[in-house]
Amino acid sequence: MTINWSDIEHKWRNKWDVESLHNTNIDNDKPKFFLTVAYPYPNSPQHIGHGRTYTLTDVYARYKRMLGFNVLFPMAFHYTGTPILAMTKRLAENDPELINAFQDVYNIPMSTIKELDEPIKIAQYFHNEIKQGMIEMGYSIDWRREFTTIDKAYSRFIEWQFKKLNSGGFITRGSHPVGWCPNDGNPVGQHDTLGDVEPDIGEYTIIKFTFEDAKLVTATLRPETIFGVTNLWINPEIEYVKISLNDEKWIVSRDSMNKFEHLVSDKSSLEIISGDSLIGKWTENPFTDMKIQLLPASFVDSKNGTGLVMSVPSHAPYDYQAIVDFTLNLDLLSKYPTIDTNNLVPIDVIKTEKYNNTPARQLVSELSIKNQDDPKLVEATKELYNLEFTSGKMLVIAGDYADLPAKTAKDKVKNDLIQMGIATKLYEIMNSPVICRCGTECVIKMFEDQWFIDYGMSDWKEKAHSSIDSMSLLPNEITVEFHNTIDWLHEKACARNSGLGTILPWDNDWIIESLSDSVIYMAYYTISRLIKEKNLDSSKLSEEFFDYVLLGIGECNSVANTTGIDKTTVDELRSEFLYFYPLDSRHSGRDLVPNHLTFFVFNHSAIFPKNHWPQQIVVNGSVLMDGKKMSKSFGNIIPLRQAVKTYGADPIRLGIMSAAELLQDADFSLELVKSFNERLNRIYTVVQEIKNAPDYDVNQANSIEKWMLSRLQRTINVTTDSMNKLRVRESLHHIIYLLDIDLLWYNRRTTISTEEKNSFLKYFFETRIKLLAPFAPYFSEEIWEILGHDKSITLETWPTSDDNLIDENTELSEELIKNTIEDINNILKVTKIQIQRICIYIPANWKWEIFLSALQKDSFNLKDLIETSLNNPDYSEFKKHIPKFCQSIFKEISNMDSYTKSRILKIGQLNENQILQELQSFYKLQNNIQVDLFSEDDSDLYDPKNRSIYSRPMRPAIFLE
RNA sequence: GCGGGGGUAGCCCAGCCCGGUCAAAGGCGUAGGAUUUAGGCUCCUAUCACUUAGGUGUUCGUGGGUUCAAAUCCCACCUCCCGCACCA
Repeated sequence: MTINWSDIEHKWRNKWDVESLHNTNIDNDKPKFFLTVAYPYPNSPQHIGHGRTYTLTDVYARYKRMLGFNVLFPMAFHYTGTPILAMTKRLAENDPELINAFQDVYNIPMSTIKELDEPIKIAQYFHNEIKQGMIEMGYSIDWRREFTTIDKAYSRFIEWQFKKLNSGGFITRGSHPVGWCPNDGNPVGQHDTLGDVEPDIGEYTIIKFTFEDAKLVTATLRPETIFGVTNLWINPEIEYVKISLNDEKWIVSRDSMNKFEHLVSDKSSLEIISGDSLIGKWTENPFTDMKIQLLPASFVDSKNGTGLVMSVPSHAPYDYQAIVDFTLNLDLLSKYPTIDTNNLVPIDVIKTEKYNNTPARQLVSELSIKNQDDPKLVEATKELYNLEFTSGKMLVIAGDYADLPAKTAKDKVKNDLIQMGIATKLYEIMNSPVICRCGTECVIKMFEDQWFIDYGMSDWKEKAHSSIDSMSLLPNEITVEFHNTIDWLHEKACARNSGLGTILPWDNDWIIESLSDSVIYMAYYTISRLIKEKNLDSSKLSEEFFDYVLLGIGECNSVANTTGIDKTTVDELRSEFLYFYPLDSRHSGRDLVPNHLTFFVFNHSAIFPKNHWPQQIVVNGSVLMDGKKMSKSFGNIIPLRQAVKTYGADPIRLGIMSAAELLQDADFSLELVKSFNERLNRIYTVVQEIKNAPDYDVNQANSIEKWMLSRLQRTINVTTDSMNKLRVRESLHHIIYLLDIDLLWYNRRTTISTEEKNSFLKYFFETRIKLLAPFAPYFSEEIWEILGHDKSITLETWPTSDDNLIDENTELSEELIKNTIEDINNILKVTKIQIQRICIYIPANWKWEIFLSALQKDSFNLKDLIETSLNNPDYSEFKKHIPKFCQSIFKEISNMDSYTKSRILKIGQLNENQILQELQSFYKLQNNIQVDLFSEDDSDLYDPKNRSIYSRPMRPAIFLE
C-alpha cells in the first residue's frame, strides 16, 4: 500500500482550512511569533528554486507553533515594478523566446497567454498561480491578510512611509547618470539589454585646455596624471567641431558632440575643424601652465570620450608608444616641422614599488609592443592603471598632492580641477555598444532631479549597524555582510517614471520603485486583515491614521474623528499592531542581503522606535538543479505545482530542506525526492502494522528498548538544538537517516514479542512523527491520525527529551557489542576463514583497575604508569603482563577525547561478561555460530592461540575457529 | 578593484568556530549476497591501498609553520562561484 499524496494533501488542506488552523489572531495567553518571507513578484510561476525560502519559512512557522507560539505567517504579492511592463510588451510583440518559455516550461496554454495583454492581468494570473502553489505546498499561511502592493490601502501606507522618510530628512534629490535607451525613453538595466549586458558606466574627467578663443576638451580616467602631460593627441583623420556652450566654446570630435548636445546653447554657431589643421598648434596645461603642442595619433578614437586625449607618456602606454611612433616616423616629422620633440620627454608623476621610472616605457618593452595600434596596449594600460591606482604614490612634482596615494589624489585633483573651472565630469558607457532589447544603442543620460533615499547618511548608518547588532542573524556568518553593505550603501534612487506602484506623494510625476515600497510592509500585515474586513475606505487612511496605529502618535478619539473610522476599529488596529510587532523573523534568499534586507533594516530604524526593530533575519542560499544553475536555457526548471502533482509536496519539501545547510547552495535532485518518498512510504507501512498496538510503558523498557529510548532522547535534543539555529539539514539528518540506522539495529537486536515490540514502535513513531511534522505536514497529519489521534498534529507540542531515559550505561554497552562485532568482521575479512566458533576473552579486573586509574589522571606518562602498577602488591602475580598492557592503553588513552574519558569514568567498570553474552543469541540467530565467553583469568580457559592476554577494557580479545 | 562564500573519498554533502572518539557521518552510485516467478522495494556485506587476526601505509586544493597530536589553528599561494544597485 503506497501513499496517495494527492488524496492526503487534499484531505488535510481541507481540514486545516475548515478549522482555520493557520489564521492567527491576538491571543494574550500565548507568546506571539511573527515571521515573514519576501513576497513574490508575480511575473512567472514558482519553480523548485523559489520553493526553498518559502518552505524554510513554513518549516520554521510550524516548528514555532509546536513550541507553543501564536505564530503569524502572512503573505502578499509585489506588483510594483517594470519587468511586468516589459513582459506585456514582449507578449504583445509575440516574442518567441518568452512564449516558448511560458508554453514549454510552465505549460501555460496558448489561449491563456493570449489573454495576458495588460500588466495587471499578467500580475493577477501569476499571483494566482503562485498562491495555489503555496497552498499546495502546505504553507501554513494566514491568507486573510493577503494584499498586493498596488491595493489602494497599501498605497496609502506607502505614501505614509515616504512622508515619514521625507520629514525625517532621509530623502534627497539630485542627478545621476543612467544607461538610457533613447528610443524607449527609459533607463536600461541588465535585463533590458540584448545578451543581458549591464551597462558599465565610467566617469571621465573632462579637462579643458585653452586654445585661442576656445577650449580643447580632453577626457581622461586619470586626472591625477595632469602633472605629467607633455602634449595632446589629435587624430588628423577625423573631424572636430567647435560648439558653443553657455559662455565657452569647446572643441571636441564631431562624433562625440551628441554627448554635449543638452549643454549646447547656440546650435547655429557650429564650426567644423579638421583634425589635421590642429596638429602642431600650441596650448598650455591649465594646471601647471606648461606649454604643450598638439600631436597626431591614430589610436585616438573619435567616439571615445571627446576625441581628444591628454598625453601622459610616463604612465599611459598608449601615449608613450604614440610618441615613440611619432619620433621614429620621418614622414610625420617632416610633415609637421613645427613640432618640437624635445618637449616630449616623459614626466613621472606616480611611483610604485615595481617600477622606478617611466613605467609605461618599461611595460611597453616587457610586452614587446610594436606600435600604437598593437592590441596588447589595452592590457598594458589596464595593468598599469590598476597597479598605480592600488599602490601608487604621488611624487614631488605633484606639489600639494605629493606623497598621497594615487587613489586619494585622483579624487582630490579631480575635485580641485572642477572647483577651479578647469574640469567637469563626463559619464560614458565603458562596454559600449550596449544594445537595448528594442535594438537601439544605449547612451548615458543624466537623470535630473531624481529622488533618492539617502542611505549614505552616517548617523543613519550607525542606527542600522546597531539594529544589526541587536538582532539575531541566521546563520551568524552573514553578519559581516550586512555591516559591509551598510557601510557602502549610498543614495538609492527611489522613484521611477514608469511601472506599477504608488505615486510619490509630493511629486506626482514619480512612481515609488519596488525596492523602496517593500521595506516596512511587514507592519502592514498586522493591520491588513482588519482594513479588508472592515472595508475601510482608502481615503480615510491618512497620515494621522497610520501615525496613530503604527507609531502611537496622537490619540484614538481624534484619529477616529478626523478619519471617520470608528473608534473601536482604530483601537483594534492599534492593538493588533502592538501585539504582533516587532517582526520576529524575516526570511529571504541571500541575494537580497545587499539590497532589500539591508534597506529593510535601514527603514525600520528610520521610522520605528527601537522596540519595533526587527528581531531576526534568516538568510538561505539558492537552489541548483543536479549541480547546475537553474535556467530556462538549460531546460532544467521544474515548476513547483507540477512537481507537487508528480511527487507530492512532502517529498519535495524534504528534498529541498535536506539538500544543504542554510547558506550553501542546495543541490536539488529528483532522485532525492524519490528516495524520500520511499522512506515515507516505509514508515507509512510500518505504522499501519502497529497502529492498534497498546500503549507502551517506557518505564518497563529493558535491554535494547532502553537503548533505543536513549537514542531517541538524544535525537530530540540534537534536533531541537539544530532547529533553533534553523540547521534544517542537520535536523532531518537525525530524524530521518540516523534514527533509521538506530532502528535497524534495534530490529536486529530486539528479543521481545511482536506484540510488545509493536507497542514500543508505536511509542517510538509517535515521537518521531512529531519531529517530522514541521517538514512533512501532510504526511505527519496522516500518520498521526492513523495512530489514533483525532486532533491535528499542528496542535501538538514539540517533543522534549526525558533525561531519565538517557542511559549512558546501556549506550556504552551497546557500543561494546558493536565494536566487538566489528572486530570479528575485521578478522573475518582479513583471514577469509569460515568459522564455527567465536571465543571472546574478557579482561581481568586488574586491567580495568589500571585502565580506570589511568583515565582519571589529567596527564600521565607511560613510565610512571608501569612503575606504579608493578609496585602494587595486588598485581604481583600478573607482573609479566603489566608493561605490555600499559603500553597498549597508553596509546589508546592519549588519543582519547575528554568526552569519551568522562563517559567511561562516569560508568566505571562494565559488566562485560553479561553484555557480551548478547552476542551468543546474535550469532546463533544469524549464522548459527557458537559464541563462548571467557574471562582472561578463568582457570579452565580455552585459549589455544594465547589471545586472552591481549584483552583490554572495552576491547575483549577474540579467537575464531 | 571592493566585498562575500567555497575547494573533503566515484558524485552530493557533514565535520573546521571549540585540535585527539577521523580512513573521516549520512545520502546517492557501484559490486556481491538474501528475499522475489522476475523486476522494483526492502535487508545484509563491501566500496583509498596493502594485509590469512582485529594491523599498517597514504589521504581532506598546494606549500610551509605551530603542536605530543592538524581536515580542524597560523602564514603564503593556486583555483572556482556569487554580489557591486537604481533592477526584481
